[in-house]
Amino acid sequence: MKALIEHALTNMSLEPELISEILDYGRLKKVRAGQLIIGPDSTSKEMPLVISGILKVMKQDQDGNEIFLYYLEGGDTCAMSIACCIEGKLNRFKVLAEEDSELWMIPMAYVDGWVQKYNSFRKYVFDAYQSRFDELLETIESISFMNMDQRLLKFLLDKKQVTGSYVIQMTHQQIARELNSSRVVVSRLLKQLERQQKIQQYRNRIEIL
DNA sequence: ACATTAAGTGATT
DNA sequence: AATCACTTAATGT
Repeated sequence: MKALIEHALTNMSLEPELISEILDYGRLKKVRAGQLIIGPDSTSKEMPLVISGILKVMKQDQDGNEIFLYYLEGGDTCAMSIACCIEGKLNRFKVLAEEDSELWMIPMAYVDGWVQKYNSFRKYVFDAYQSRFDELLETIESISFMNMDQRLLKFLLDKKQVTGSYVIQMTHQQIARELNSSRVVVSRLLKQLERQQKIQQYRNRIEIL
């Protein structure tokens, strides 16, 4: 198992010395699809590093509405958790396992030191911030400037991209919830997409063509 | 066969 | 684009 993680870390071009520290002080956490990793009142003092699988990061408001922010894939880390823990602030985000995933949990206590000690780690953290920021911009853009039909198509394509599968196992209701829309609207738009030969619909299942 | 849940549709705002 | 009210289709027991 450790060998597998070591391999993953090497691919991230981190110093060998740092890699052995990460391996020594971290711990493996396996989560199943749908499992909550970081909740609204999470006090976890660990920084998650995604080895395999996909995590979904969301922001939720007072009424329990959720806004999708971005996905985390293998090699990614939750930039927010670093900021929150270093500043000792509470995490107001929600992280959910989109698929069965393996995480390498690193105690926050080490992170601060590593940022100073290792160039590669500092770069890794900054890069993580940069790409999260870019992805955030993209979702903000889609929410504010795109029509529902465009957003829906983007949602489907993103899903395909991130899962590597043309098959999406979701009900219209679930999709509507994710897009903060209603089931009826999603059904109608999906029907359009089907007529345009862009997708094929089945019960609880959509295939992208 | 019946109940339940998912998806389709027209009308209205 | 959202909501309502209703229909139709698929699926589980």
